[in-house]
This record gives sequence, C-alpha cells and structure tokens, in this order.
Amino acid sequence: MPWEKSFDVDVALEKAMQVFWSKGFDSASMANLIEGTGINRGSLYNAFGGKQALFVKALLKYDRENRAATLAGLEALDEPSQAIGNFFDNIVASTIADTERKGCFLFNTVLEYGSHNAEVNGIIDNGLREIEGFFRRSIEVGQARGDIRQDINPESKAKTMLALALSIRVLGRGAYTRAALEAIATEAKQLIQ
Amino acid sequence: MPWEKSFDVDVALEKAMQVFWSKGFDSASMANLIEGTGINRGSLYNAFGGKQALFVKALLKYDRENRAATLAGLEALDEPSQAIGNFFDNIVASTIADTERKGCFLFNTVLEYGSHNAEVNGIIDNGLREIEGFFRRSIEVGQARGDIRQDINPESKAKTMLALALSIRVLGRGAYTRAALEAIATEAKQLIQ
DNA sequence: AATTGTTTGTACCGATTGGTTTAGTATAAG
DNA sequence: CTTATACTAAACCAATCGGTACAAACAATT
Repeated sequence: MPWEKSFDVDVALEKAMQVFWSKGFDSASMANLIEGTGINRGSLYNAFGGKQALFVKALLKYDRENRAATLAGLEALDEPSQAIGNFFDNIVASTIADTERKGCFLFNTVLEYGSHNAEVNGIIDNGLREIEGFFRRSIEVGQARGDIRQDINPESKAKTMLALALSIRVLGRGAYTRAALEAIATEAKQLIQ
Repeated sequence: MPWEKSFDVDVALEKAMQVFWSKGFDSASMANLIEGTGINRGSLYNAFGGKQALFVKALLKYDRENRAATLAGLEALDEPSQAIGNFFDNIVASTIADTERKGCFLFNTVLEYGSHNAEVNGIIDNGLREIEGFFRRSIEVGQARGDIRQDINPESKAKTMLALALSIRVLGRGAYTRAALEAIATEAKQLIQ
C-alpha cells in the first residue's frame, strides 16, 4: 500500500497562514505560498485545493489559535476590568513586537470584507462578534460585582472597544508610533471608568 | 498649431480616483482605469504617467477635496463640541449613504501603508495628522471656553477619536450594521463629556 | 492645403497570475 | 518484485498584468 504523508499538513498550513497574514489574499501569489510552505506546487493543490480554499483554512486556523485562544485566556481571569486592561496591553505589546508590521490577520481581512466569499465573511462576522462578546460579558460581570459603573451601556461600549482594538492594530502597521497606540489603549481602558 | 486637450484631465482624474477608491491600488488594473476614465490607454499614460503616479494624483485629489474640505467646513463652526459631533454624524451618514461600500479612500490606504512609496505614506501621515489636529484644536478651544472639561487630554482624546472614525469607516464596509456604527459614534461624542 | 501635436484603437512586449498535467521517483504493503 | 500511492520537479496552460509602440484619425493654426 501507499505511504503516509511525508510533510506535516499543519506545519505547511501555519506557514501559508504567515504568507497570507503578511501580504493579504490578493498580493499573496501561489509562488509566494509555495516558497513559504516549502512544499511542492502539486502537493499544495492536492492537500489544500486552490488559493481560496487555502486562505479559508489559514484564516480559520488563525481564528482558532490566535483570536479564540487569546480571548479564552483573558476570559478565564477573575477580574473583568483587568481582563479588558490586559486585552489592550496585549494588543499594544503585540503591535510593537510585530516588527514585520503584519497587523492582525483577522482585522486585516475585515478590510477585504467585500472581496471574499460568504465563508470568509462568516469567519470575520463570528470573530468580531466573539471579541465584542468578550468585552460585553466582561463589562456585565463587572457591573454585577459593582466594579464597573451601572450607567454605561455594555453593548455600545463593547463595540467601541472593538473599534479601538481594530484601529490600534491597523494604525500600528506604520502610521502611528508606539506612544500614540499606548495613548489610545489608555483611553480604551478608561471607557469603563 | 495643435489643438487643446480634448478631454478634461480633472474629470478623468476624478473617475480614476473612484476606481482606486473602490478597488484599492493592487486590485485596480489599468484595464479598470481605462474603462473607468473612458479615455484611451495611451492618453492616460501620457497625461498621468504610470499606475503609481496616477494613484498618487488621485489620493492627493481626495485628500484635498474630501478630507481637507470637510475639515475646513467643520473647523469654521463656532461651537467646537458641535464640530466634533457633526464630524461623527457626517461620517456615519457618509458610511450609510455609501452603498458601494467603498469606505474612505484615505483610511483604506492606511491599510496599505507598507506597500506604497514614501510619497503615499507622506500623504497618509499628513492627512491623519490633520484629522487628529482638528479634534485636538476643537477640544482645546472648547476647554478654553469652558465648554469641555479641563481634565481630559486633548492629544490622546484626539487620537482616540481618529481611531474611532477610522473603525467606523472600516467596519462600515460590510461587517457592522448602521445601528452599531451609530453606537460607536455616540460613544465617540461622549468622550468629551 | 500644409503643418503640428493630441487623440484613438490596436497590436504587442515580457512577466506573472492561478491552476493543471505530466513524467519520474520514493516509499510502503502485499 | 509487483503494485499502489504520494512525493518532486518541471513543463505547460490561458489569462492577465503594467507598460510601450505605432499608425491612422482628428482638430486647430498658419
């Protein structure tokens, strides 16, 4: 009978994700993806299908391993307002550490919202909803404990926090300095004060 | 002697701007630009140079006629806090009215910050600085008049407002509903309360 | 009518795009 | 050894990319 697959599909997907992440869907060519993954052209098509299918798999992987994992870690914290504070500390730290200026794969893809298929839009919708939900739940729990003022609207505050998170990562790709990003993060944290 | 130019260069540039605006630099092909402007291939190269040069001229035109003109109108208002309020009312209204979901040409280009030349980056830097300056000056004037609280930091508040404006236009390209955008705009206005 | 320079349409350039196919090779199980 | 499978390398496909070249049509001045 045949042999087992000789290259690690998940490792290849990880590398493909990095290519899409740093270049975006359109600018990433199959040649880039072949070079980035290190596997053969035919093998890549055989294992993942075409460019679009590979992009979906890469975005799903990012959503699962970065977005979802990060939120799960933060939501496990006892203190809701600290979870929110950590979120913004993390996002600024990630942006500063991101010397390649790739930004956030999910947020980058929001900008391409119109140019993708329904499946990609669904991943984006779900990801944004989850981030917003994290903020909203954190605020609600904080309010229930009396740590956060009752007169703030969890829904709109959560949307505003998501908006600021998005901008931090977008502006952090070159337009804004570290100090400016930190100023925005500080303002974001003060939204629940 | 020869004749005068038979097509209006500025009209053609306006149309080219629309193409770049709705598709972005990479996705806009020369074929799109030729079709969009309605002028001949050779004439386009003769009048504007290559694709990159045309993009710079289009972005400059947008920055002058949209970004700068809008800010000048708002800054002429007597009431600073109303100017800020109008800014966010306008940006939400523009986003809702934008059925093609083109977003803001300037903000869209921020996302491509790394992939352009220094001239484009300069236009972006200047545009963002001007928007931020509008917010900062409005806050400072309001504070001088006693209409806005003294304990808020004009610098960081202005950066936060720019961040929210950017997100409204980005999320307005499909990911967020009108109600969500209005919620963010409301929160933005409340930053100076 | 001759001249001058702009327009247009089209052909063309080399390079690259996403994607397919083919030939050959390596590795396993029977 | 045969057979079945998965790999690699490369050729190959039609289409498109940004950009150039060129001849013909055109309009205004002399």
